[in-house]
Amino acid sequence: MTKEKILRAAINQYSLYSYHGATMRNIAKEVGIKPASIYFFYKNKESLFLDAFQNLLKDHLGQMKQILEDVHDEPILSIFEALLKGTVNYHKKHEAETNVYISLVTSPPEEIHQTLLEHIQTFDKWMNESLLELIRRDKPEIDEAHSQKLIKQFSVILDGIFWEIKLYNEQELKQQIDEALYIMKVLLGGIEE
Amino acid sequence: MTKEKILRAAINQYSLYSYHGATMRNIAKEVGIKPASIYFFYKNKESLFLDAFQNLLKDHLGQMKQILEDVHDEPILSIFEALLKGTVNYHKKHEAETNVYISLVTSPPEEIHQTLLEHIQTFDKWMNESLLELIRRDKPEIDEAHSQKLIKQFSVILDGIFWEIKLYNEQELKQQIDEALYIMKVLLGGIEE
Amino acid sequence: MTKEKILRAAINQYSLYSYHGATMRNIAKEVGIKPASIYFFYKNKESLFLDAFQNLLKDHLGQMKQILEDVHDEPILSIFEALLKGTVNYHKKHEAETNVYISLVTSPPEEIHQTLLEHIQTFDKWMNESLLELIRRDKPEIDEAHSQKLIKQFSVILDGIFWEIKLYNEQELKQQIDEALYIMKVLLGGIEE
Amino acid sequence: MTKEKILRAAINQYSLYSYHGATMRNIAKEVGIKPASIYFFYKNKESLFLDAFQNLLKDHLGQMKQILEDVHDEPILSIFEALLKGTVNYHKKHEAETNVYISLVTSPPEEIHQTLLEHIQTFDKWMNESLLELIRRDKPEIDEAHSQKLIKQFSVILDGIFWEIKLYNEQELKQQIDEALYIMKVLLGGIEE
DNA sequence: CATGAATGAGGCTTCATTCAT
DNA sequence: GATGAATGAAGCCTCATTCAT
Repeated sequence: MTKEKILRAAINQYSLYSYHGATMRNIAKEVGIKPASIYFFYKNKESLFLDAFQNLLKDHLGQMKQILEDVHDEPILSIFEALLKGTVNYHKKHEAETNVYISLVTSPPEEIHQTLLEHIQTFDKWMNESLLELIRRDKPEIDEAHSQKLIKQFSVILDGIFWEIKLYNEQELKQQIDEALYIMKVLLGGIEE
Repeated sequence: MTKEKILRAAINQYSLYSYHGATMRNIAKEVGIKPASIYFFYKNKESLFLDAFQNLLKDHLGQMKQILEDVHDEPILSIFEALLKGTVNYHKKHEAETNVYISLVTSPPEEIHQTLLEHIQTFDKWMNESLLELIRRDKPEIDEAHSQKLIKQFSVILDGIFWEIKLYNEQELKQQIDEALYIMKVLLGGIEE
Repeated sequence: MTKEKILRAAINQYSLYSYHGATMRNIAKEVGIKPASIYFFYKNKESLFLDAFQNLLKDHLGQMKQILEDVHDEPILSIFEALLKGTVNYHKKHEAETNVYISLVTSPPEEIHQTLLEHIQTFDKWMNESLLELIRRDKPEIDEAHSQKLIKQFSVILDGIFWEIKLYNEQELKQQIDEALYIMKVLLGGIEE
Repeated sequence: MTKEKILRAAINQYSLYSYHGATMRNIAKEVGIKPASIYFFYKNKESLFLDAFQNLLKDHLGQMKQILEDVHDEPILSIFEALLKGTVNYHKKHEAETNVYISLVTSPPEEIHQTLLEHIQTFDKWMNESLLELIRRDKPEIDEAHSQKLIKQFSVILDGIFWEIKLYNEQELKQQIDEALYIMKVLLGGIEE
């Protein structure tokens, strides 16, 4: 559908050139229509990008939830692994979206600022609650305070891997993920130092 | 000096609005001059930003080296701590520069791509070599393979903290740094699990 | 009927924003249809407005004739009064049409120029002949030359009142009409100075 | 000066095609510059026309005052004559301005509405006070109530002649002015009916 | 050093219009 | 009768840039 194609092209152009560099002309060209046609679907550039951003954030949250759901019944270490690898997979497959997300976090346009904050909060809360429960289920011997610490540690590592997607090539990244998993194993007490 | 003010304004505008959104007019306004005056110092917009980017990367490398130099003689854990906290300090103090750096990494303009890759390589190589030597000096019992692993693990954590600068407020960030340091302590074998 | 609604909306939009500001979109919105639907009734914007203008002029002439017919048998002063008040009434009730008429007179679009000139001539001729006869019938003692003068004088006054519709509020306008009638009375010799 | 030329061209284009039909392109073409250059002098189309309208109203008031000043010492009938003929002269010489003025009165753009009302009030008040004094000076036997009536009557006639500038050709207009003056003479009691 | 004045190119957007449904 | 979807042309405006002063 044209409207969705426009949305995708908008995200792609934004990821390459940011808001002011993502021109209606180039978006239209990418879709294969004329610039004027965009205005049949979107009131203006701003509303197009607002819609694009909201879609983006919604998709991202959905994907992460999907990943967790898929490994819901496995041991906690597998869950950490799935989250790490799932995150990498998702962002590798959605480079444009990822770049847009990063750009939104670093220099949020005024209009999306609030939505973005809410998204981050929702995401954090969801991940925290999910992991808390999963740790408790898999390792009942770990008390909540300790669980909270573990989750924070995992988030540092997940964020590290996330950022390194942009820094390393595939092979290097794999090694980094291995190290990340190793760290989690250690932190879970599975490895004698 | 006017030329430096222009450079700073360029970085600031770029950090807020990216290349196409950073207009000569707004840069001039921020400096307190007229757009035409910028052309006395720079041939055109592109050369202005090339200069700005190169400055930026040079400064960043210099800062990191400085941090390491300041704690050069301390034990390795203190060095990890200094690098983590130094990184956070630097980026908190240079928000605009950090945003530009992130933007360059995610969507590098064609003209800066090569320079950026070289910078990242230089930076990685320098950090790798430095840490390798410092670990050997402080913990001679750790063999090089293990050291390499440790450095990779630290880089995941450093990158995680780096990205979390953008995600968390000051207090939350402090906790994350504490967890990061805790992890490094564990990895260095200093803590019985 | 839709076609008439379109005509009315066209006149209204034209009265507010003139030809270039009267957009097919706004006309359609005022009617409650989509712009494309207008083209079922009218070939294009120009033909729509040509029709609208012609309707407008025809209506105006018809109204004036009606006014005169209604007081046809009364004395000449009553006829002057009826014309003055009828003109004011008509234009107060048809503000949009009046504004369009004024705009056509001051800056006639090329396509309507001829039609407009003919209308004005027809109107003038009709009024002149009508008044000439009515004066002769009511005041046979006035010779034709004098009648012609009286008619010219009345036309100055009628035009003055017409323009003042746009300048004064209702109360002020009433006073002006009274003065206008007073003048006509004097000119008809009915008042000793 | 370029800025003044722009103002004149703006008035001219507005008089021909109204606000939406007066394009920056055509204004620029009339001045002999490129559209972009207008923006060096005016922030946007709206501010250009605001300035143009304000100039227009100021000039008109100034001209009328000048006319009165020039015949200040003559008898009242000569003053009426000067005002009538001066008004006609001015508007014949400034057709564009006159058309704009008429258009502003009939369909005032929101932004100028207030300014316009103030102008009309100022003009009315000035003319009323001026004529009141001049009548008293020239015809001390006329009491103020009568003077007020006379002024109202004159204003009907002046407005009539003003509107007829747009309706009649030069020769016809001259006759209408003669009739107007005749009426004023009668009203001043100078002619036995 | 600095800027007033100017402009070609291109940005976003609206316009009148078409045409298949 | 009506409209969803599309578009070429044109509208307003900003951009980077130039150049004389």
